[in-house]
Amino acid sequence: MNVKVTDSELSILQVLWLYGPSTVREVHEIICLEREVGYTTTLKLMQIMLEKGLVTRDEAGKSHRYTASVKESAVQQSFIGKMLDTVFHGSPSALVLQALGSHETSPEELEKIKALIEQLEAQQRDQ
Amino acid sequence: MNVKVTDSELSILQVLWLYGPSTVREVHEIICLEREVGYTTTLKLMQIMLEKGLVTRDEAGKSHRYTASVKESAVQQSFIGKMLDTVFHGSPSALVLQALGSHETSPEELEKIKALIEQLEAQQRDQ
DNA sequence: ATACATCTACGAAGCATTTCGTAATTTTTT
DNA sequence: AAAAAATTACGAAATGCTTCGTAGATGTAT
Repeated sequence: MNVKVTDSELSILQVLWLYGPSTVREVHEIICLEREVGYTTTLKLMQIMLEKGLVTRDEAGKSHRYTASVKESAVQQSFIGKMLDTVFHGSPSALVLQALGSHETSPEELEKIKALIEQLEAQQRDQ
Repeated sequence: MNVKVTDSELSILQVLWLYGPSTVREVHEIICLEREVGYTTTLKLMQIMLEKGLVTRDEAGKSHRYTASVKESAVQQSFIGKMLDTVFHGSPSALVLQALGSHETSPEELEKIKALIEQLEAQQRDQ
């Protein structure tokens, strides 16, 4: 249920989510744009992620091609769930208030959120 | 700016935020309600937190009395900021949509959030 | 004052994550 | 086919967090 992902595993998943199935080399190139790191480090991490079931790989062809086996939204939810438990006393609204109150949010984004709230309220009325 | 706090440091801060300035013994009692752990473990953690500046302590009297030196809201913000960077592509609305979409939120809480959004929109108009 | 309990300081072991070097294998180039 | 380049597997060191045992200091009770 709850997907556990370390920081560096997350940065690899980010690449896989964004670019789709990729080789170690490809993932490594992207990660190196932000942070100096050895090739075998990325390789080893991806091998560990394979053991843990966070990714799968296709071994046909010259180099292995890795695919994320967890959805980004599942990881997002898992992170939110943990934050709710550990720093927001289980209150989603407290989390939302902090998120909106302290980080710049564009008018368009505010509209999107308002729309979602209307929708949730409509759902609650229907039940 | 960005407060870094580990999991066990967080559980200690939780106690200090909730109960106010406390001794190691007091913090330890509370933590043990949830999780078996040695007294000196809690002690050591709080000493490390002192070095890091996460807490201060009053050394008068029989046992030291520790006080959180970071505000809960600062830690909350720091956590949200990290999540925004690492799993929500910097989009607060994406975070909010996930939080509201996947966790039960009462009508009252939805109202509070709506009120905040109105307020933010008013602010944006004024500028 | 002596014994007992409590508290602090601190070193070090245990654990998970991250890092990389080396060796073996496979692919590509000459 | 031999040399060079790229890839994989894997062991182990480095790091950071957590845990606890031991020793010494401080306070409390007999």
